[in-house]
Amino acid sequence: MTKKDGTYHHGDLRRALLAAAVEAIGESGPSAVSLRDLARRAGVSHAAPAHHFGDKAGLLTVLAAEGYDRLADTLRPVIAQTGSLVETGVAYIRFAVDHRAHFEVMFRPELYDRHDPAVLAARQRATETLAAAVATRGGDSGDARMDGLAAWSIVHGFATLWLGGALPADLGPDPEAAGRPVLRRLVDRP
Amino acid sequence: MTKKDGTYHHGDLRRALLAAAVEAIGESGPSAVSLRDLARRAGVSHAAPAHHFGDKAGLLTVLAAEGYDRLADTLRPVIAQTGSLVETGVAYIRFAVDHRAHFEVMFRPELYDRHDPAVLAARQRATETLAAAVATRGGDSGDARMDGLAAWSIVHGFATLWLGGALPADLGPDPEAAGRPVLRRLVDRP
DNA sequence: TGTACATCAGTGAACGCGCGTTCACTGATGTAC
DNA sequence: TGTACATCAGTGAACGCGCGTTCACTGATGTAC
Repeated sequence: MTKKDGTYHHGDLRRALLAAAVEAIGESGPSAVSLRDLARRAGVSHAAPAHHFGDKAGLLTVLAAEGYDRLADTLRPVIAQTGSLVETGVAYIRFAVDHRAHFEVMFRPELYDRHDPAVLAARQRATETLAAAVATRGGDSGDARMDGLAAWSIVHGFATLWLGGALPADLGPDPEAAGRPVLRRLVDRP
Repeated sequence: MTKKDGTYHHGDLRRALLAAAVEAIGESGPSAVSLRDLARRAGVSHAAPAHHFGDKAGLLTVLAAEGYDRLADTLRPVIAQTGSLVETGVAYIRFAVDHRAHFEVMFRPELYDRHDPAVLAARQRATETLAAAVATRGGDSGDARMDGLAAWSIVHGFATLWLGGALPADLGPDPEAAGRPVLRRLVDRP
């Protein structure tokens, strides 16, 4: 994460700072990151981050947009290949665990600019992807909108509780395996 | 929230500081609270809070325990009076919205001492209450444990998304009314 | 009822720290000719 | 191929701020006799 020794220009400080942020957020959560710490992690002077992001909110805004984009990218092929709402939900849970830093930032909009165009566009993509997943579900249950909210809620709730360590320990270490039968309670009922 | 003028002893500074914390958390989230700010809000010298709570984690630990206790106290009568899992879930959502500060602290265990005896006891009470709510549900679905996790997930997810402002605006301002039909997707299916 | 003393709650000055922000600067890179 | 210049990325010293923590202190309260 430190820059190549001896060089003056970093090469890709912007990316390095984002990676440092992911690392730092993984250690102590999004509200604990400081630009000075990120500069330290990237091996760069403390004033450098302002160059790229202005302030902390600017950096987290980029992370949020990136997160929504990656979530959409993660879910799309699952829908295409499995056509299963349960498996899409499982992928959502996996995404939250694998990209914890992005996930935590995405759902703490008070930390970034929620009206940033890149964020809006990426969130829109993610929302449409979720809707597409709900649509794959056979059986007309009367109200696709409520179905969508229910699916999103159960999946998001499980992921959040899992990340917070609130769930019983005997569920084991694999969030996919633990989550799948839970999601089936909502989806696979006749 | 300030102490009675002229008096040296506050009267109930401990409670006043907790109330100030709830206020402060409501404004900027749990990780932004500082003991100095709470002292200011309570109209008391900045060194006073340490007297009662030691440090920030100590104060948030008290808030977390209080939160789990109040959650149990909120849900119990609903179960007793309605015997409905949906209504209990709706009460959970209402609790999250009405006691946002407590709720946010409860599910961010990295901010407090999750092994504190009072926290453990209160969380145990809340967990048992949730289990009791699931048990009220008629119809043997095969696995009460998975039913419980599914119910907790959907309710917690809805509450979390609502608090984060992630849900569509046209659901209206009332989380109970918005949440009820969503929860029914899980619970009231034949 | 009064006095002496212990305990407790809150004070306020002092300290060191990490932070964000500013600013004149310098090293590196790219482009025009 | 070489030179001049503009632009950009990152530096490092300086500043003021709010924070947590420490500590000798003082005002208030409760208890023993």
